Amino acid sequence: MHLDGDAFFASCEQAVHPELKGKPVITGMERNIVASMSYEAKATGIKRALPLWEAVKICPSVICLPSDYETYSLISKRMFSIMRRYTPTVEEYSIDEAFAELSGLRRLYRTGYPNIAERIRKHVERELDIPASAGLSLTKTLAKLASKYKKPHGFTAIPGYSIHLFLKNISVDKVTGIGPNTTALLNKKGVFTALDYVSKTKVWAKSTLGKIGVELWHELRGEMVYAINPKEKSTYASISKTKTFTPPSGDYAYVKAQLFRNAESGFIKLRRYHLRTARLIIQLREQDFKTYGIESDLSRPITSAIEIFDILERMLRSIYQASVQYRQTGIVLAQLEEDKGLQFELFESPARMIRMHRLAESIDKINTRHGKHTVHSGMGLYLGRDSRKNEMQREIRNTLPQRKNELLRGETFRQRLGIPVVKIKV
DNA sequence: TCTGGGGTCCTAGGACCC
DNA sequence: TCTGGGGTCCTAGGACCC
Repeated sequence: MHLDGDAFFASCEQAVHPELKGKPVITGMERNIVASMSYEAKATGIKRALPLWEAVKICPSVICLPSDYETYSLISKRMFSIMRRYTPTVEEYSIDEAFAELSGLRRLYRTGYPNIAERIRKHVERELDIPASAGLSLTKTLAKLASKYKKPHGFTAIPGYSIHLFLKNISVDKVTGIGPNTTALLNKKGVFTALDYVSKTKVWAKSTLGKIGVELWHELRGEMVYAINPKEKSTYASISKTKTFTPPSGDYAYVKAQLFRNAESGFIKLRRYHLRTARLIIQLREQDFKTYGIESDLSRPITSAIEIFDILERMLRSIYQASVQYRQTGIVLAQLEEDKGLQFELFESPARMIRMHRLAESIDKINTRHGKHTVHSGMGLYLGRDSRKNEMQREIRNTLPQRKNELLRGETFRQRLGIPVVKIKV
């Protein structure tokens, strides 16, 4: 079974604020782009990723809300826990989607699989007051297609004997795992519907789309390849933070400040998951969307941005070009591993390491209690010469009046930090 | 969908080893 | 020093997902 929250973010808002029910609601105000819209808003022609001002032009009475991820994930967790009351084998696929294994439950509930799935779906709707759609079939790929088939409040079952009838009306791009590029390739070869695809031979699927091609070929025919993975996701392979700034800037100090902010946010998340990183990748995006980066491996894994500000600066210098306008900076923390506390190395001062560690701990504590970025490094502040200067300096004054001068002494502080770079690749 | 942010997995080819 | 044969690990980049 696949369960999917309908217009999830907007529906959460309507559940938490019942006065919004029946009204056109969109979320995404903090980014000025429509992230999610209620069915009432969708009916007016508003689409995902539309700039907010256009949405308001289309529908002047639309209610715009900032995304409230904490509430959404709370409701998401409750959705998963309702499903777990029926079966322990529940996979949390994304914030608003989950798979559940129902095999073997007929005897327990004394009814057929479609009835069980409908019961779970309605239970979620009743208890959480959000609309949801469900799909039921022999494989994850088919169940996901099924839940998408009828929305909102939908339920679709695809029994084995009618798979081919269902696939006849499904174009290949609707299948999870087949994106725009693969769709174009398949279309060129005369494959337009999912039925066209499964009618090809397995050998054809393998030679045309490789491993995934064969897997999907089986899945679409009702032969299970992808098992439901009930393990909770608790770690990451990488953590990234990117931010686009408008207007684009060609001011080195400004771009640098943006990058350092990315770094600090990235490391905050890193510590929250008790991880450490041994590889940094920084990225720049030019005005024309050309994007590139540089990568460097660290001599030991780290957990704090203040340890690598000088490395970041060196990396940035090596790819930064004067007279280019940039629109985005980003950082990726990779080669993550579990943080097992302090590791002392030869040639490093243990006392300093302990101080750094405690500093990061204290900052995290303060930020948890008083809000994100209440305390952050002065390296993320812009001290350049254009119109943003005053704005940033005002920020310094307002946030930490007495500490201003100390904050600005980044240079000497930085020189004492830093760890050697093993290699740099361009 | 002219462009926001955060992720994962697969593959081809190079480097290196015995 | 060259050639044959077999294998692993790493990386860059593509493709996809929500």
